[in-house]
Amino acid sequence: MAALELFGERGYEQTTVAAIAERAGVTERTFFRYFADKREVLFDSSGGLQHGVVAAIEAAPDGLPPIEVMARAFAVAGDLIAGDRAFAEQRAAVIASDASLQERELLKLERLRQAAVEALRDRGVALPAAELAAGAGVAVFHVGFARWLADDDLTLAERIREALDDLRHVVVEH
Amino acid sequence: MAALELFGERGYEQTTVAAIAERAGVTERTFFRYFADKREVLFDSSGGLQHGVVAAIEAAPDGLPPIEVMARAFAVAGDLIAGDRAFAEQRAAVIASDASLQERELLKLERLRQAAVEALRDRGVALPAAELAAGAGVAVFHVGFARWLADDDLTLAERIREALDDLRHVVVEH
DNA sequence: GTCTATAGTCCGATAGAC
DNA sequence: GTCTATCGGACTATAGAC
Repeated sequence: MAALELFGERGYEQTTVAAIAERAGVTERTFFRYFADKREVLFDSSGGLQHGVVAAIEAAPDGLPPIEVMARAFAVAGDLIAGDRAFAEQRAAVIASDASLQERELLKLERLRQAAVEALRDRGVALPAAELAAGAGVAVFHVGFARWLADDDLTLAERIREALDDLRHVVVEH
Repeated sequence: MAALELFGERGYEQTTVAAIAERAGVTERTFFRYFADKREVLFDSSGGLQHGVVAAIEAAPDGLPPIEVMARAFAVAGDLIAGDRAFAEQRAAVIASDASLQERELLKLERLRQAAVEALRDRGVALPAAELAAGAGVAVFHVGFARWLADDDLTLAERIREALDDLRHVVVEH
């Protein structure tokens, strides 16, 4: 993608929308037709990730504890991302360099959490449990994803499982 | 505060920085000296909340499990907010009305989480545990705060404790 | 305190697909 | 003809530079 190249060359802030549009061979106006704003080029505008997570929650077997449902959902979602590791690394580096991009990423995760709460409730999970399970699931995914990017000795799915085990140890009373 | 009044009257997006500055009796330029951007007027620019959380983590007795340290820290932080409930309600309503304000709030919580990780590590907590404990603590604070705003039968501290108990039930294996 | 660049919106015009 | 995608230009507000 033209935008990611330019962000790598000049940095995110120093790259104007006009420059991105020019490299992509369209006008500024057309850029804004495809992306609501400049930040959105780095995120999955189609909502494919969210859709995959919701579908996985719906498809999980009845009676599975909510936190296990979440673990499966994020393992599935991870496969959507893990396929293109080089892209994920470049993208993560750019996001780490700019606070407004971090804001957008956090908002996407929050929307993912909200969608997960809805999907769990549709399975009959009560509200407090659904909220906390979705919150824990997203946090575990976030931590697991960061670890996988930093060190790929394990797969993304394994990193997510590892983070969930860590959370269990931390939260359990001693 | 002038900004909160105007946001309530016209809505956040429809309120220009010029209008806020005018009502406050200063120039636009002065506004941007005090606040990095328009959104920042609704957040604690002085970092008092973060400072309080870090201080509470440092002050916790030795040997306390990390998640209990976090619970205490957020009970303390909550007291800083809970004092002015009417303000908290107005502020929450404005933030709920605008996506860019939600982004900023999530970033503040993420910075709080990062500061908590550092403070836990300074106490000698290992990295995976520190990250997950801080993450769980912030999530529990977020959920507890939302519940307290929606229904004040219980105090904020009680709501936070309640959310932590819910998290334990959700995460524990059945 | 002024001056300017950039993000993002609105309206209308144009060109190609079917 | 209609529908959709692109474009052009003017416009406002934020935010940073001088």
